[in-house]
Amino acid sequence: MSEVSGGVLERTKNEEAEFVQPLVLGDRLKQIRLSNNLTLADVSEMTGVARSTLSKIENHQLSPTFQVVQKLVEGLSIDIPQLFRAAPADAGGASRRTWTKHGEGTPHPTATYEHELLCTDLSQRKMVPFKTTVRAHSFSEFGDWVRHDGEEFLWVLTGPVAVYSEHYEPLVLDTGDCMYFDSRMGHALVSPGETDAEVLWVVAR
Amino acid sequence: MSEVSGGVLERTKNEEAEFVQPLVLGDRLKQIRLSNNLTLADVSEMTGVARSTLSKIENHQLSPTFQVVQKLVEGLSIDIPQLFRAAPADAGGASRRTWTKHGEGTPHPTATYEHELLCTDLSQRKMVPFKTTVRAHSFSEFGDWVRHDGEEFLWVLTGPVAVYSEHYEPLVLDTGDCMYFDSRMGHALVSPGETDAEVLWVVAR
DNA sequence: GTAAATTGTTTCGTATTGGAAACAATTATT
DNA sequence: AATAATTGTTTCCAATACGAAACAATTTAC
Repeated sequence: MSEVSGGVLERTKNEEAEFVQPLVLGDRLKQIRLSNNLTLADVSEMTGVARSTLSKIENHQLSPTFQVVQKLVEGLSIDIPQLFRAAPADAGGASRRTWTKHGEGTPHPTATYEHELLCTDLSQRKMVPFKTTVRAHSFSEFGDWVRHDGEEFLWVLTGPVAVYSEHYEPLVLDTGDCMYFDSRMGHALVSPGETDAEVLWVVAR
Repeated sequence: MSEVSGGVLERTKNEEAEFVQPLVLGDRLKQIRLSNNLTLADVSEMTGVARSTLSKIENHQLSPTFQVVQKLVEGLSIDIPQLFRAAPADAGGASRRTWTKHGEGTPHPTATYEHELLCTDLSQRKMVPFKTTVRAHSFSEFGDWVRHDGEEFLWVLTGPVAVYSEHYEPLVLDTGDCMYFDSRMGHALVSPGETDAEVLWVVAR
């Protein structure tokens, strides 16, 4: 093995081609079909896959070609994860939801930003969303790069916003623009305009 | 056609087997393989798929069986969406940052939503952001709950939006409100007002 | 520089898929 | 009830996927 550079893939070995879910696909297809009151003929017409083939798939009598899977996904206008994840059952009591009304987040001011933390009353989240008012009006107001693990997505609610980041030229985003970047790369926001800028910010760990 | 109950699937017709992305899969596989410094032999060992087959897939000389796709997904320990996401092109730069200007995302229509995928030219993201126009104007337009792994955050750009979710009462959010919830819990958005609603949506796996 | 090893590609034979059509099993229609 | 339509299943065969092995094209070893 040519040195797997500590990347994404070093985990598995797959001792012996044990299938992930040999059945799920057919079951899922049937489930989707029935829950929409479709016949095999309907699905056949929508997807261009023969009735017979569909039948065999649903009954686990064959492993469809990727082409066929594509036709199904396209023709039924469903997305791939939806087709593969077993979607039955009750989600096992994983019912978690919360919301924050406009302006009612938790204030969290820093030297250069005015954060409003959102949806904080749900713990153990994969993402941390907040709305931020950018007070800084020049890059020199920053001491050093902000840098941490994770990834960030931001959407400009009120622009313009200048994005400074390591290894890159500054970039100016305006209202409705958005950006995604690796948080380990040093970054900072500046409001080049007259007024303070506002961005919606989501950080994933 | 046995009355498609105005459900999820009435959109497409797929006149003639026009492929969705005949290339993407092979390209994506190669990309993943190379970015991890793996040889075809490595991947073959990890997945149990023959070198020759892998070569053909990468060169678009065949459409692999679903079984093979499963072996790839399992053996390389990547997830399905990741495998199907379009190759990252040039990105907004060399490595880990990209942006999307207002309205220039990738359209992805479904029966009830009009998604605009954002920042797609960065692969292997922890989050998938998109802007969505909610077309559905009644809950009955949905065939079944949307349900998948992960968590979601959404911010209402243009309200009102009614959020339906399993185990809960419907909740109406207005412009500037936001919400966070577990994606395994069935969910659906409806635009109760006259016009279509718009939300900014971020999904984390 | 030559040999050996490693890499990706290409044959080629076998096994499997996938569609047309025949079949069986229900459901509608008269 | 008999007939026709509609549904899902099964045959059959052409088309195609898949793997073993041969083949090139590099790279590494000596």
